[in-house]
Amino acid sequence: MADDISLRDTLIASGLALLEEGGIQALTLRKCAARAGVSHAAPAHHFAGLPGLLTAMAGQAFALFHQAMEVQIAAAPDASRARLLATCQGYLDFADRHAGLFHLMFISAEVNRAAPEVLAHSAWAYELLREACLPFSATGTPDTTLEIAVWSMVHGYATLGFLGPIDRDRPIPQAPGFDACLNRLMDGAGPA
Amino acid sequence: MADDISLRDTLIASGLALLEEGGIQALTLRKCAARAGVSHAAPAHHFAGLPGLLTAMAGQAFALFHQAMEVQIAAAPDASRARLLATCQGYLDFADRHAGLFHLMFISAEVNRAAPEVLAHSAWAYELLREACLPFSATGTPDTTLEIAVWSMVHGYATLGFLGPIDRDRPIPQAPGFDACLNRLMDGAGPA
DNA sequence: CGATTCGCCTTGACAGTGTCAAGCCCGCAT
DNA sequence: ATGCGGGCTTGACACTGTCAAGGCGAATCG
Repeated sequence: MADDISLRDTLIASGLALLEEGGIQALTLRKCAARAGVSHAAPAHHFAGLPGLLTAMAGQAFALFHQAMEVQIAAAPDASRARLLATCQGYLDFADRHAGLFHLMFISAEVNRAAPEVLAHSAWAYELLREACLPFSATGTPDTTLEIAVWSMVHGYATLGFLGPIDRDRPIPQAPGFDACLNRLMDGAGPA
Repeated sequence: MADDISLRDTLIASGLALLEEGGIQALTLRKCAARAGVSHAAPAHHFAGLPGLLTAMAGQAFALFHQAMEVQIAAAPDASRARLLATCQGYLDFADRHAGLFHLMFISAEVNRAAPEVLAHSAWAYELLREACLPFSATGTPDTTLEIAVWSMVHGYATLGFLGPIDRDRPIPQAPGFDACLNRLMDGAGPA
């Protein structure tokens, strides 16, 4: 790695690279240190153990996450419904393409999701969803029920998706796309 | 443990007990063997390594899962909407009360969810959801889009719920109950 | 009835993990 | 010039899952 960037950042980058390449299984403190070219105990001087490293990595991952969502939103047609769908699609694309990061962000038990570095970026991502939901609120004020409903649905769809359907053959002949599910939720609510 | 039941079943029971008591962190092949009163290598004669044990445990966990859902469904008023809500409520209650088992069933990467023992019980659970959705299908035939939408929402709600909201303070003043989210999804669809 | 085979379990070892305690080395301040 | 302290290495520890070798008893077969 480059020499003028701190070892701390190098370790985070190494961890993210391992995660992308080999999934959550391949991510190890020692491998991470080896990839960064330092000894196995070096990370302890920059992070509070493995949870500390994972938390820092999750912060970076959430940054990439809301960035990916913003790209999708910017490319969407200028309509409320399309923007909401694009927001969700960004969510799903990220989960699909970066399963390791997604696992780290939402599933791994060792990440301290209350740490400021992850809170900042995750709150930003939620804000994107909230904004996309806003046009569908009757009163004009944020409708938390709708937000949670959409968020739960997209998150559940993503999670179950990369698990694969519970029974691949029988009960689900072919899973519907998320847009169909979203339409079902939004039918008769707000503008097009 | 009792002596007349096989060591295989004893190991599964020990694993489930560890999972319930200490979460996924506390579950270890060696602790599992110790709790069953055998040596650390004994499980290898009954399961294909740790994944094999986890898979067998997941089968049992799914059995408890659909059993918990059936209890809720049986206690529900005799109305389509109430039955669907009860089905979801059973799902959520189980996720809340047995976080360790839930993690094992839906999240743990080492479980072979295609194994017949887990497929049987998980397909049964999905069947409960499908039946609860059936009255809301326009054509009378199963509506997979609706099923996946409901399933995604309840699963996402459960997953995000026991992780805690991403930002506990700011964006979500207080999370709405799942019934409100479900109502939003089902509004104007099918019978009461 | 005795010998053998086979299933189940134990013991011991191995590589790999995260974490902690010492020590070393280089740059910086006094 | 001399002390000092941050940043890294080395080494060790307690764990983990997995594999090989051996032992013990019960059932089977000659």
